[in-house]
This record gives sequence, C-alpha cells and structure tokens, in this order.
Amino acid sequence: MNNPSLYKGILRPIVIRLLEEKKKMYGFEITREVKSLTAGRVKITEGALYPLLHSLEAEGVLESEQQFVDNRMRKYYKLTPRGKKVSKHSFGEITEFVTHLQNIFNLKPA
Amino acid sequence: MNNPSLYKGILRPIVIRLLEEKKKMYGFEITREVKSLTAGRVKITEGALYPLLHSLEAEGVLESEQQFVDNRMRKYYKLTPRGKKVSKHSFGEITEFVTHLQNIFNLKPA
DNA sequence: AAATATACATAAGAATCTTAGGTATAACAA
DNA sequence: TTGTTATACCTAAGATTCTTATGTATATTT
Repeated sequence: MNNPSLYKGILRPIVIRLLEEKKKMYGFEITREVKSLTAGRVKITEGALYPLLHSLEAEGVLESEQQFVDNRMRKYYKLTPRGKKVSKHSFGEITEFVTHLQNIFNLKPA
Repeated sequence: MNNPSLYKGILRPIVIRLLEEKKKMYGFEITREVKSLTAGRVKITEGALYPLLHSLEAEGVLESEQQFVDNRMRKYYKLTPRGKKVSKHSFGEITEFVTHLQNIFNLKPA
C-alpha cells in the first residue's frame, strides 16, 4: 500500500468488520477481499494477518474450523457471540475515528 | 482517546496538516488544537509529539523558531518549502485512506 | 520443469506509539 | 505560603503493531 504506517492499528477492526459482513472467511480470502475493496491499494501482509487471527481467537473474539478444499487446508474464521459485541463496539470506534479525520483534515463532504 | 492504536501512524500527517492550515504553531498548541477539533476525544501525548517534531525538523519538513512569552519558552514550527510539497502528498494519502475506510466499513454517506 | 497462485505459519526487526519521568514558570486556591 | 493546576519544553523504557524474510505444501499454468 501507499503508506503502510497509516494502516497501523486498523487491521484488527478491518478483520472483525469483514467477518461481521461475510459471516465466515479464511485468511487468504481476507487479504483478497481487502485488496478488492481498495482497488488493489491496501495489501494486508500474511505476517500481520495470521498472528492477528490467532490472537483474536485466543481472546475469544473468533472461532475457527478447518476444511480441505482441493487437497489444500483452509481455516475458516467466524465471530463468536462475544465477537459480535466486540464488532459493534469496534464499528462505533471506527465511525468516530473517520469523523475525527474528516474534522482534522477538513474532509467533510459538502 | 478511545482506542489509541487506531491513531498509530496518523500523528505525522495530522501535525503536517495543522501546520499547513495555521502556518505557525508550537507543540503545546498542537495538542490543544487536536483536542478541540475532536471534542476532547483525541489527546496527543507529549511523548509522541515532541520526538516527532524533532524528526520532522531533522528531515527538513519543518523549521523552528523560539520565542519567549510571559517568561515561558515557545518553539514555533512551520512547514519548509519542502514541507509544503510533503504536505500535499500526505493530504492525498489521507484522502485515499479515508476513502478506503469508507469502502471497507461501508461508511459511504448516502 | 519452472513459475505463479493458493494457503497456512513463524521469527527478527522496524516503526510508532504510551507511560513515566524530568525541568521550569505563572496563576489561582486553601 | 503552600499546594494545585495550567503552560511549555524534553527524554527514555517498554508495549503494540506492523514489515520483511523465511518456511512448508499443493495445484495450476507456462
């Protein structure tokens, strides 16, 4: 991506949001989805994503289930009930965050 | 602030943007301005701000000038000519960043 | 046969912040 | 006058979150 450091701290809410919308995704799919939603500009690295997924699972926000497709392993993740609460909260924070950016940078749509 | 890690990576563009708009500011003033622009929600810590100002100056993005007001030192910063170019670029990145957030989080205004 | 894509994973190090401390002056309250 | 709050600068240690580099393995395309 253009300036990776902008996205520092935002990966976690992104993953949670995508799982809220898609119900069930595997890691590689998440990287593709973010690329697609941002016209190829935002590339989540695997070195960031997989450890994050593991810690979200350890926190009880996500739960996983393995499947084999074409002899290749996929690890599907979805929100737990607790994850759904976290998701609502996280979404509120992001909404506020974007509002703040619009105020600070004078980006408010006319 | 609510979730400090969201703002990780965004402090630098914020400082540059404020100096683009206000022409000349000192550190303490920047923390107050950000608080005011975000209804008290975003608090820039001095431990983050001052080292950042120093490194922006070392990079040639900012230049400083000391003044004494009421026996207290103030260090005013402003953008250098090079800083103004950096500012334009940085602003473009932020605009794109916010657009991406709106796409990922489905925040596009109706 | 080699390269690319899919799909997972970890570890070292970089970047960016928080927390905690320090110095000093001015204004206000107890 | 003594303590507290506000102003105004600063640094260092540590936490968090990422990038970069590397590894394993299978499937598909060139």
